[in-house]
Amino acid sequence: MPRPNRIGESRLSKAAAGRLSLYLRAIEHAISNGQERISSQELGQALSIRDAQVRRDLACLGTLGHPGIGYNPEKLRKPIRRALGIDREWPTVLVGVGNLARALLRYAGFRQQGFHIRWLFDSDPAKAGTSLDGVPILPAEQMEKILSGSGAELGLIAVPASAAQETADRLIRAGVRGLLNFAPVVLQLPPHVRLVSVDLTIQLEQLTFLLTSGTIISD
Amino acid sequence: MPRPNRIGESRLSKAAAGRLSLYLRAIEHAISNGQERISSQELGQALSIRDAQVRRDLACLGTLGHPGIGYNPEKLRKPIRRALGIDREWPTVLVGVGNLARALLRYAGFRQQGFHIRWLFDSDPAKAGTSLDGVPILPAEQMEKILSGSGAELGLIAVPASAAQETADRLIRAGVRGLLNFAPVVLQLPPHVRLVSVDLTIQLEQLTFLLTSGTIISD
DNA sequence: GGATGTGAACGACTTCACAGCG
DNA sequence: CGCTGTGAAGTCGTTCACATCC
Repeated sequence: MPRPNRIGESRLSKAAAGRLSLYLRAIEHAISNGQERISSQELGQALSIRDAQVRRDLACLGTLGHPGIGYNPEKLRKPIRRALGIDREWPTVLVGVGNLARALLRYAGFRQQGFHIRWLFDSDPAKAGTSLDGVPILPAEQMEKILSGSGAELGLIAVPASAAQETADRLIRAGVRGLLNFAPVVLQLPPHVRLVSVDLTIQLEQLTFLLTSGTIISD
Repeated sequence: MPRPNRIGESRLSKAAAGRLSLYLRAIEHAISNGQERISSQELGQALSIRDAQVRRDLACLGTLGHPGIGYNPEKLRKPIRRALGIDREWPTVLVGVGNLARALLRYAGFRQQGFHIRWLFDSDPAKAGTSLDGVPILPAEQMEKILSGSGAELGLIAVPASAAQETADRLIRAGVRGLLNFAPVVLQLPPHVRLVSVDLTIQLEQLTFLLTSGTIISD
């Protein structure tokens, strides 16, 4: 008995979530171009994957496409943003005010997508008291005190490797639930905290690996 | 007929290569602690994966472990570095001298692992002519001319999104074979060029996705 | 015709479980 | 005994292929 139109709605894999971000870009690009429809094939081409993959990913969000037509970019935007959790603001705290922090603060994409960096912390007393791009720099020793009850949810760790674990511990005590870590360290965290790590050395080593090992053929 | 000790040597997956970088850190840490042996279980604990996974990854590099004993960190170091392609120097060029570039240049891990940033380029004429951390900043318009025959192999793209594709094209014309791209753009490249992208917005969206969707249970 | 959504096949990665060595 | 290396099993993600609908 084939239940005809039972909605799929299977769960998104982590890999699929990464692709959603890319679909979103392509879609927003299409919207600003005034495009009223876009096919799985077009989307797939934009990120060098097959159309079937695109359809499967998007099917997880509901029945959004129209057979014979394609997808309406406008109609796609909201469900993708919801699935990624960027349909709301995330009060964000950034620890470690160095060059990376400056780059992150000024990175246009962040504010635009709902990531408001509201607090800056640094352990250097010379920096605490000054401000950067209008955000005051606060002393790291008072992190828990200042942040408790503040509603901070996301923490960006841009401190040296030696201070990363301690910074993470403090942020967590202050109630932060999600960490984006730039320090080249494997952090130990309680199970309720979510972590994404961006380790530049690993990315570069990934590249040299591809050049060394994958040179054989592949595309 | 079970050939008894035929060496495994299967090929490394991309995911495995990422883990090798992490094993390498743990191993170097162990070495500097004077540890003379380390088990797959210890290594696995360090990065929250199972011991069987560690053994399979390491088995790709040859027969390096000793049953009943474990692995000798010193003996592991070289094969891992070789597999990752970091047993030699990679002449590297960095384009786009902003805050991110400054962070990358000063990032201790890079030089230490054989990534020497030898050239800096920027399209801003005010910057060209000056230097940063002892590396002169060169005018982006002359990239091909200056780099041709220079032996540059890796290119780091730290320019705004709007200039990323053009920068990639130029670097490739100048003979660069591997790109690490920080701009939030999907680059179109010829098949012989290898690419790793670090897209900060995507990483943050990955995090909010985990917090939104994965809050259910999981660890 | 043209494009979606999806069962089924396929492939890749992970985990189990155990033989075999020290 | 402890721990590696590895077939076999299991799990997850991708691709194929086609029924279905505009």
